[in-house]
Amino acid sequence: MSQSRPVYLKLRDQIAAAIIEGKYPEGEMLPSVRALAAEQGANPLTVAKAYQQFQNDGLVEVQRGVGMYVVAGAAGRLCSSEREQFLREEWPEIRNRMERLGIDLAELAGTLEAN
Amino acid sequence: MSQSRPVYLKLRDQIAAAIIEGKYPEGEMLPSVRALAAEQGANPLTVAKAYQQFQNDGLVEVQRGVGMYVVAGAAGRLCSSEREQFLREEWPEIRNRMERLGIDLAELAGTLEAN
DNA sequence: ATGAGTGTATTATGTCACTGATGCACCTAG
DNA sequence: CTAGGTGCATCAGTGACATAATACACTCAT
Repeated sequence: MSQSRPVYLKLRDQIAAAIIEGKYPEGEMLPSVRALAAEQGANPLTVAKAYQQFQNDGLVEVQRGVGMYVVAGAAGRLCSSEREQFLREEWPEIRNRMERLGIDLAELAGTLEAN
Repeated sequence: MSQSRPVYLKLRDQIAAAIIEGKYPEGEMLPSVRALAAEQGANPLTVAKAYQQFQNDGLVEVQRGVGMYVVAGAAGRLCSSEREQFLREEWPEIRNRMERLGIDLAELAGTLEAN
């Protein structure tokens, strides 16, 4: 009940953000499943499950016995696909909910600057 | 994978939207657990679990042997609480994600009209 | 009183996602 | 070849979720 969202999905989002922001540069090796697991206090298998999402999409390249590397263009492709998914699937629901709750876009505009 | 969100939470959201939109007017009786279960193809106990969220918050009044009634001011209170929750918990994450993906508020403004 | 309609409590069962521990296959450095 | 690092496959445990079958307490129209 405490953690509504699965850990491996949280890790996936976190890694995706890191790739897009260039924290894990293209061509570089990702942290090993054991290393990231120790850092995040999770199980290596849980980290591996998060990594698998990316190798299924061809965003990371696996070299068995060596490590997983970010392929060239991964950040761009990842950003594009997530952007499209957001606009197509998530935003409509958010928009409906805002409409129902009487929240205006202008009301949210100010928060964009308040970083 | 098909049902990422529990059924009783989906029902809860659906009922909350119906109350806010006035589909279930204040003072009126909610559909019985058996009736809504039959309509939604769910188990009566699952519907009861969804209803219980509302009686815990004092938004519906239970008359044993009769039914559950929407209390006066339920729509307003529900709208306020959900609005506050949205602004406090959900919007910051959405904002961060939009920033990372390079999505501008102006880009979304047009979709508000396209109902 | 009776019966049909409410919500609710109890117990049991099956499914599935999540997580974890262990061991294996692979590569590289020495 | 050996040692230590990879990723990965297998098996199992845990808990939430949904469903089910009853049974009960209550109210209201009849």
